[in-house]
This record gives sequence, structure tokens and C-alpha cells, in this order.
Amino acid sequence: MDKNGKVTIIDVARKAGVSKGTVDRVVHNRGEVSRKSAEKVRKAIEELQYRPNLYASVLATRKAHMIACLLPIFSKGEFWEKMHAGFLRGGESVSTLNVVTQVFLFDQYDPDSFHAAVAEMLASEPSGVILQPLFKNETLELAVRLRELGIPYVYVDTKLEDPGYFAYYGMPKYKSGRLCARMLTERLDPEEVRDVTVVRITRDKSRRSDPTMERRSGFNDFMDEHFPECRIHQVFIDPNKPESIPDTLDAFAADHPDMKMVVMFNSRIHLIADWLKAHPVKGRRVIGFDNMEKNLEAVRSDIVSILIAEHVEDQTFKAVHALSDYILMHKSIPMRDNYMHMDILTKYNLEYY
Amino acid sequence: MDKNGKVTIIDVARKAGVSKGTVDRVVHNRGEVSRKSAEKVRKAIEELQYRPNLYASVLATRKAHMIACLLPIFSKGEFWEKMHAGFLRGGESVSTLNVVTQVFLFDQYDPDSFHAAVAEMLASEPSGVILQPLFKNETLELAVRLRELGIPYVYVDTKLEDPGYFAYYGMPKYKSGRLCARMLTERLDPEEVRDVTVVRITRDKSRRSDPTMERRSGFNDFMDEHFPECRIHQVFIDPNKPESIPDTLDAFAADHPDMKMVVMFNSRIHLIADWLKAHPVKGRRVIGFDNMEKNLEAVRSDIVSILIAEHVEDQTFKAVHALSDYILMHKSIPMRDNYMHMDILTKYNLEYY
DNA sequence: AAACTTTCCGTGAACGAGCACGGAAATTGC
DNA sequence: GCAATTTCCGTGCTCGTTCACGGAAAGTTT
Repeated sequence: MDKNGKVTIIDVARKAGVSKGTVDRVVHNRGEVSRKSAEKVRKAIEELQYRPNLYASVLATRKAHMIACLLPIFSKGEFWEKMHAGFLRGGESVSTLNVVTQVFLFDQYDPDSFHAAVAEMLASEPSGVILQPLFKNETLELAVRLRELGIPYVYVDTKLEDPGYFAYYGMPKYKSGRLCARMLTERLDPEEVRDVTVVRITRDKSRRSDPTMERRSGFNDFMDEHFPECRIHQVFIDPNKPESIPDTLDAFAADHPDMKMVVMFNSRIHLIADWLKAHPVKGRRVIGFDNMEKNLEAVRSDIVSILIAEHVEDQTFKAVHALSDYILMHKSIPMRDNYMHMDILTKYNLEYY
Repeated sequence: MDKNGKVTIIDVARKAGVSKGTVDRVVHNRGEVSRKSAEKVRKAIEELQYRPNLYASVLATRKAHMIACLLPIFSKGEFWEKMHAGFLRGGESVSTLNVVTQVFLFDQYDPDSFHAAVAEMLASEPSGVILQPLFKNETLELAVRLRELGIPYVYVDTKLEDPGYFAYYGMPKYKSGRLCARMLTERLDPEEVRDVTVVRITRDKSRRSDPTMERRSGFNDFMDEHFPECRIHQVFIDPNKPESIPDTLDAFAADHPDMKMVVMFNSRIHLIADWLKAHPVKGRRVIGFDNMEKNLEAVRSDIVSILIAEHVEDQTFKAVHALSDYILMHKSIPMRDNYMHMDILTKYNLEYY
């Protein structure tokens, strides 16, 4: 024991009657130790409550570990930008631990490019991986592969039904849908809640996972329970053809003149902000998700009433840390599923956000 | 440079044409270096962008640093408990860096006990200190002392007019008062906002700082600007005699039967929850501060409409980290004043908090 | 039982920084 | 100009791990 009462590898070695080399081998179980001495060492570690000194360890390790993050190519102001920022920030803060981070980008509309990114990532032998499962099946395949290779991976924002992930950081999606319904209908009587418009984004349903699905069920369940009479209408817009959005909405509005309640479950409520502004309805309530700058702007100018926001940046940040802790210290995190808290943003609290 | 491209002290020494001992001396400016070589070393450090390796440094340093926190004695459920929790959590997370934390408790109603705690703290030679300035003058004296000793200190929750603090973590108090007024009057017309009751806590004004003062000015300013006709009444209750609270409020209510808007600026709105419950008023709005469990309970049972909450725990946590970074790596934090974000809690979003 | 394998384990040189020690160089005193 | 200080600086051990190397011990083959 040193003067701070810390137990060192030498203490363990002495206690177990072996050398520090042997202790090191069992700590990192890389074999070449007889069953008998391994047992003695483990016993000594247990009794002395030995924990390797992270700093000595980092210092002595030659190899730098790499944490990879698979991300769709994004442009400024998009949801993914925040994930990316959190990843960078996390990478910075673990860089002193000899852990480096690397992003692998792919085209979110092209599975082949996803495969390419995966191949490139695996080739660079990451020690940990961060995933946001855009392509459901492809991601599941990757998960299997990572498990075979013994590489821990964590889901951020959305998780899949998959037994082997190391951790998950995100908001409770289903609950966020319920919360959305509750905020939308707050202080309203059933007769005031007759029609709700859900604006959705058209996408190729074949391959991609639908991250808004859970949110929609939460929303629908709440509405069923509390406002069973309410009709939920859907409009589909195409984000790739922004110029077509007004027409789509015009057409819809022709049939449903009274759009008093409007909801979007993804991060792009700002796409319809202009149209809403041009077609005001007194007392309309509009709820969207995620604190993208464009969305905040829509709240400030009173087009969107409420945004339900998660802290994506914190999520990836924490994911990086969890992985680095695990890689470096074999430390499992206390919680596998980390549901992080949601913010309700209105124009009243926005300026303090 | 090692294989990871990191610049080491040896690189600097070579470049400056001195030995690593000399470089080390200038890095920690502990003298015994000629002006000439010091200059060469500084230049080399600058050019090579040398940053000492934290881990090698921690490993080599014998001394364990101590971060102290001055806190009033608290009981379960109190505001201070959260500060304490954040401090512990922060302490845990820096303990691997050979940094230990220690709490020094005092009686918040007894300046002598504060002095005793300060003396004890200084005697144990802390490398950094965390303060919540309950006693204003005493804290300012301490601040002077700490500056003389070259010990960095950070304010949490409340800060004083004092040039020398290292950092501050808290919510913008003045703004929080404005926010309170805004939420209280949201969607109301001036004629609906005639009388507001502010419940305050009696205290010895002589020595203690009044942490709610700024909040009150924010509140008052907002009301002046938007509802100049509104009368703001004050009731004073004594937290040390909870049994007297009902009488005090009864007496007040006799003169002001229509208590439709009630506000408290400290964390103890729960003290008047029972009375409010027993004296319901239709459409009453009650706003308090801080997410103490008892306050949350009052929100759940619909007695308190809104709580404005800061993340005290995060504040102390970050304070510990900022200090440890500074102590260990001479790293100044980017922001001296860190205004952290406020949450608006209603019974609608509480369950997701 | 000698010659080979295989298994197992101890040794010692890094890693990068901190700091005590002692001695060289510069300065001062007389 | 020599001794005594003072200033300045290099050397080398240390912190707790990691890991390559090489050799002892045990097991196998002929």
C-alpha cells in the first residue's frame, strides 16, 4: 500500500506469492497462467480490493483505443449535428486517456453506403462503437458482428430489440409521445379536442426503422384514453421536395379547414413553420420535438407552441464516456438503459435555455 | 513526440536546450531558473503546444489535493442536501485523480460556528473551496483570505460582489424572478392581476445575505413593467415556528380575502402547502422555487401550480470538476459565470422529470 | 533418459512527469 | 584573485502499469 492507502499490483503479487507480471496477466485475462495461481491471484485481488490505477495504466499502454461513431451525413442545423457535437466533445474529454474517436459517415438514404461505412469502421478495429439505428436490419446485422468480435456498442437516441447492447442513452420515446398529447390537450375539455393533425414525413418504409413509431403510439394511447372522440388526421410531406410542402398542406387544409392542433413527431417541425405562419388560426396549438435552432426560432415567433426536447448532445457525450470507462477499466455502467430527462420549451422559458 | 503525436517534456527540453528538470520548474513556476532559459522554455512550450500529461503528473505527484465545501448542517429533503449530493458525486468522479473532497458543516444561524468551520477548513489546507454565501460579510472576509493564500474558490447557487472568485455556477437569479412573474401572469389580462401575495421568511437581517433579493427585484420589475396597477402584498412567516404559520396566514387572509396569486421566492413553498390546501380558491396560481421532494408533492396534488427549478446538484458537481481541472492542470475554465438552465415544472411534465 | 514441446512465470525496461540532491557556474565579499 | 555565497540546472530515482523476452518447470515423444 502506498501512503494514500491505495493497493498496488505489487501488494497483490506479494499476497498471492507470484510476480506482478502474473497478476497483470490475470487482471487482463490474457492467459498463460496456471489455474492454480490464477485462483490465488483472484483471491488476493478480492481480499485486498485491488483496483488498477487508471493513470499508470494509461501511461503504460502503448495502444490508443478508438471509439467509432456511425452517423449519417448531415448539414448544419440538422438533428445529427448535435449528436456529432456531443461525440466530438466526448472525444475531446477522453483524448487525455489515450482514447481517440472517429466518425464514419454514410448516406442515410443509401444502404450500400451504410455497408461501406461499416466495413471501413470494422477495418479500423474500434474498441467501442456508438450507433443510432437508422437502418434497422443492417444495424442488427452489425450488432451481431460486433458481439462476435467482442466490441461493445451503445445505442443513442433510439434502440433496437437486441439483447447484446452495452448501453442505451435516450429519452423514453413512448412517454414522450404521451407527454406531447398531454401538453397538446392541457386544460382543454373534450369538446375542444375534436381533430388533431399529425404531419408526417414520407419515407421509404422498406428498410429504414421508423424512430417516431413509439412516440406515435404513446400519443395515440393517451388520446384514446382521454379523448376517445378525437379524430387523428395524417398528412404526409416530402422533406426532399420542400417546394411541394405548401401544396400538400393546402390540399389537406381544403378538407380540414380547422387545423387547431398540429403535431409532428420528428425534429423537423420547422419545415411547416412558414405555411403555418401564412395560415394562422386563433388559439392554435402546435407541438414539435427537438431543440434545433430552426425549431427554437419557430417557438420564439409564436408559430410553434411547445417543443419537447431531449439532450442529444449529452447523450452521445455520456455514451463516449461509458465506452471509454468500460474499455479502459472494464467498468460496467450502473444502468444499461439510461432514460434522460425531457425539456418542455415554450417561448416563456426559451430565453433561459 | 511519442507515437501518438503527443509532445512530452523531453521534446520541450531538447528544443529549448535545457533539461527536463528546468522545463518542469518553469511549468510550475517554482523559480530557480534564469530569466534567459525560462524564456527559451516558454517559447518552446508555445511552439510545440506542449501540455503536460495529466496522468503521468498525477502518478508522479505524491500529494493528494483536497477540495473543501462549506455547507450548513441540513436535514433530509432540504435544499442543501442536493448541493451536498452533487459535491459527493463530483468527489467520487475526481477521486481517481488523487483529489479528495471534504465537507465542512456549520450552523446557518450561528456565525461563530461558521467561523469555526472556516478555521477548520483552512487548517486542513484545501487546494480549492466551494462556497454558498449564506453569511455575506463573513464570506467576503473568507474570500479575501483565500485570495491571499492563492486558493481558488467558486460560488455555487448564489454569488457575491467580489472580484476574485474563480467561477460561479447557478441560475440567473434576476431572470428567474422575471420568469416567475411571467408564468404567474401568463395569459391573464391586467384586470385579472390586481393583487399578488408574496410569502417571505422572517430572518435576522443583520448578518445574513438575502439570496431571494435579486429574485424579488426581477419579479417586481416585471410586474411594474407589465402590470403597474397590481399591488404586491407581503406576509412574513417564521420557519422555526411552523405551528405559527397557519395563524399568520389566517390573519393576513382576513385582510386580503382574495389570495388568487401566491408566490414564494425561496425553496420552501411546501411550508404553506397545507394552509393553501385548507383554504382553496378557484383558479388560484401558486408559484415556488426548487425541486425539493416536498415541493414536487405539492405540485402533484395541485396545490402549487408551477415550480421553477435549477439543477443545484449539477452546479456543485461542475464546480468540483472546474476546481480539480484548475488545480491539476492549471486549466482555467472557459466561462467564469455559468448560468445554468431553469426548468419549469408543472404537474403535467413532472412525471417525466 | 535425452531431446523437444508446451505451459507458465519472473524480470526489467518503458510510459511522462515530479522532485530531491548535489554540483557547476556565476556572483559577491574582502 | 581566492574563498564564500548564491543562483541555476542536470541527473536519476520514483509513481503503478504494461508487455516483450527469455528461461525454468512440467509434460511429451522416441
